[in-house]
Amino acid sequence: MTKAPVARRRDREATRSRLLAAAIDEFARHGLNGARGERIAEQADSSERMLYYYFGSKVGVFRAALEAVYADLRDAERGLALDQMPPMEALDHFSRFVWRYYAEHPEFISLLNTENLHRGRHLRDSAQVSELVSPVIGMLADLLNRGATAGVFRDGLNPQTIYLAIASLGYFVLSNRHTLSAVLGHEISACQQLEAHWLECARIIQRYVAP
Amino acid sequence: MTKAPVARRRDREATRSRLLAAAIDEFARHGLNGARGERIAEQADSSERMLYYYFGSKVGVFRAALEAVYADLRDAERGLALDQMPPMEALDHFSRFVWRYYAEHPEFISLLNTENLHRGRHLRDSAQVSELVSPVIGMLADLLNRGATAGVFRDGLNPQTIYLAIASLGYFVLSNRHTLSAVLGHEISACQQLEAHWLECARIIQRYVAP
Amino acid sequence: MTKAPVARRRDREATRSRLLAAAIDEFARHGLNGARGERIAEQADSSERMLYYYFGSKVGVFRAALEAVYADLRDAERGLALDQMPPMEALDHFSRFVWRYYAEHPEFISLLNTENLHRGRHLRDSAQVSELVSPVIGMLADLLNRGATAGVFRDGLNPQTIYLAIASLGYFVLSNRHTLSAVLGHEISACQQLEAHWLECARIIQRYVAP
Amino acid sequence: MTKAPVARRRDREATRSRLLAAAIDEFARHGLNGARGERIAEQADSSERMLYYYFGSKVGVFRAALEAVYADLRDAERGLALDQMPPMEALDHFSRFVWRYYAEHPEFISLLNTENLHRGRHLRDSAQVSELVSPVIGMLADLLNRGATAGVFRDGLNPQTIYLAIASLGYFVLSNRHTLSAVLGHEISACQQLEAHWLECARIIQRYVAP
DNA sequence: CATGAATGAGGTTTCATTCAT
DNA sequence: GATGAATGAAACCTCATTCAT
Repeated sequence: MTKAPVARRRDREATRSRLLAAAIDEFARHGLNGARGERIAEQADSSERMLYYYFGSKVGVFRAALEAVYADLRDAERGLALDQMPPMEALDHFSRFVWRYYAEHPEFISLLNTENLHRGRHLRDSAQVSELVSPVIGMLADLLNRGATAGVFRDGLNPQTIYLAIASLGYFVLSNRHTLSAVLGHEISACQQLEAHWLECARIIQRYVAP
Repeated sequence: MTKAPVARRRDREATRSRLLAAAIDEFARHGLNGARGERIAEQADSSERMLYYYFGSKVGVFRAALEAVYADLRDAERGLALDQMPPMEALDHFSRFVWRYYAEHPEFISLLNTENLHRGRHLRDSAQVSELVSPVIGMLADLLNRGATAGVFRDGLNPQTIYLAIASLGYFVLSNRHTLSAVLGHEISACQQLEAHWLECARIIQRYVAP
Repeated sequence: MTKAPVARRRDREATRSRLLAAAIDEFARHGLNGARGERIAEQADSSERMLYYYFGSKVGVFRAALEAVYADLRDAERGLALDQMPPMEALDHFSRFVWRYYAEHPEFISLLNTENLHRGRHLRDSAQVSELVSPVIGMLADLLNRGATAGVFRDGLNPQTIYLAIASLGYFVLSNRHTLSAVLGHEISACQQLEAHWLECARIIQRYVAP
Repeated sequence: MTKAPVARRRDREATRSRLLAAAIDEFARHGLNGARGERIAEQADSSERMLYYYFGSKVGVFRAALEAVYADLRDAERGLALDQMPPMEALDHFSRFVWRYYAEHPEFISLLNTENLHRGRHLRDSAQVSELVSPVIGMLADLLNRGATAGVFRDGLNPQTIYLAIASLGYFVLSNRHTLSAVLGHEISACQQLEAHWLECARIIQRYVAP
């Protein structure tokens, strides 16, 4: 009358990942303190008890959620193939990738903000921080070298600065979409407006790297 | 051994403003859900009861705190006198003002993030949103015109884009200081590093507006 | 600059009676525990402080309200002139008076119910209970004698029984109007229905007293 | 010196019903606003927390208590077997049943009064109102027909009127026992007095239905 | 392994009242 | 005498978690 071990195993993983997905959503919507185990359990069609069973504590769930969204970003970044394109085009492509990723993953932005509210303590406790270090700084460094050699970029550009600039320009308007729309009186995060904004942001980057 | 709020004079404004200052600090440290009325009362050397007497509810305190930090920014912005300086210098001055304001007012960044987590609902319920609209977009528009006329800026620049770019570049590294330091392995928000970063950000803006 | 004593005196009485009227309404709507001093003060266009000033405590206000509604009933009862009418007509008139009084003074019913919930303790503490003793039992006794002598009523009727029966028949449907309408599926307390009900109740009384 | 709810077995129904019984008692004694969760928990030898676990909120507990007392009445009414007795005897039996039920269930009267103070809102929110509709009106209708056919009752009597009259006569003196004893100067709700009163009330009904 | 029942501790909020001019 | 400011105590309710089978 007991289920076959294999099916159980699958169920186990399936339940865990449904809980994790629900947790990411819940933490993104309500922050760490506002999140409710009850809602996570319900959305995952499981029970609160299981949440503790798999993750130990609320903070444990949050840590897992945070690691998961970082891992997803890293995986997406790994898919970039900047070295196949002309330098300026590659830089544009990279910027677009970052911005679109933020736009399509509001849960990433929200979890990061929440983690910063908590002074990064969960990230610190997390597995290997080294695992989080993204490959993109290296990729950008290569790209900048290639562009400089080709004469389309200035010399002496710092890949970290470029990365921070690109991230900043994409992050700010999405992270602060609600207060900005109250203060500016219109939605900068609306699809059309966003596209126009990105176009101009791309220009900011281009002019910065141009010789 | 004596209780703290003993001989408090019946000074409505003083009590209220001590509570408000303590609330801003508490919400900035812990977010809306993580904030504790008890801690606010204690820090303000008053009682939790007074918090409700003046602000009605926890959300009421948060709304007041949010309005206060916006009002402070607006007041500081009013003190800017960009029209007295050469255009490019004025633009630099403006950028520096914004960035330094963010650096010196981490509570502003935190409250804004918290308000965005809550989808801007408290700002919406707040008195006049129009009161929040800052004068800086107008000031920047004037400055861009002046600079274009003088030939130091390009024509057709959008003041909102410039404002968003400046704000973005300053906000991101401070708001995400803890996750960035975990991921990058060093503190970009440290004083020296920040100065270097701002120098480069100023360059990004300069190159963007240059003809 | 001070007001004339006479005007003050008037104000004083006016404020007190506005507070009392508001209190009767509030206690009738919400009971003793549900009533709020704040709402009483607001409805009386005065302050909560004045409520304590005039009545000492919440229970003091309730006692005053209870005394007031009893006094109003007694005054109304005093206006009855049953001895001017033929006995059966007078009995009908009396029943109608009681029923209409209940219908027109829902606050009386509600305050009585509240006082009974509290086991009559406020009435006990109240001034002279003797002042509450209504003249109607005596009036009814006279009427029953007159009717018996005239041969239109039976001998040996107890005035208290008659009074309780009349009061019961009028009180129940009004006091329980909300639960009755939920259980019976229609509003017995609606004007038309009430009139029909009273007609039948009058008949109950008539048949009871008939020889 | 040991805490009370120590070795309680995990018996869902037992705990729930102890809480419900305690709640009925507490609400009957103090009304909705005057009732204290702490006292309910203590009387049920459980914890306040469990009250919320099973009923969600104070209003939820009240609703459950109200439903329970109605269900008890309905169950008792179902036990009546009026069709086995001669009509007039059956009517007397029914009246006595109602009056005795009220006398033996003061909590029923008190909860009903409380619910009426709150305008019947909890009954409205309650499960099926239809479930509350008692079978007695139908039983009375049958009885009246039987009596009319047998010639011991008048024709054209309305069962609802009879029901309301019986209920009124029983309810009033019990619901208002405390104010009545203050006003009349003696306890009508004392056992002997009550018996005498009921005897006379039975006569009122008999004379009303007699041909 | 899995799960429904249970709960201590503490959070937000309200109440009736008093203080101090 | 009249009033705005203040408040201790306790109410209702929630949170994250553990118990016990």
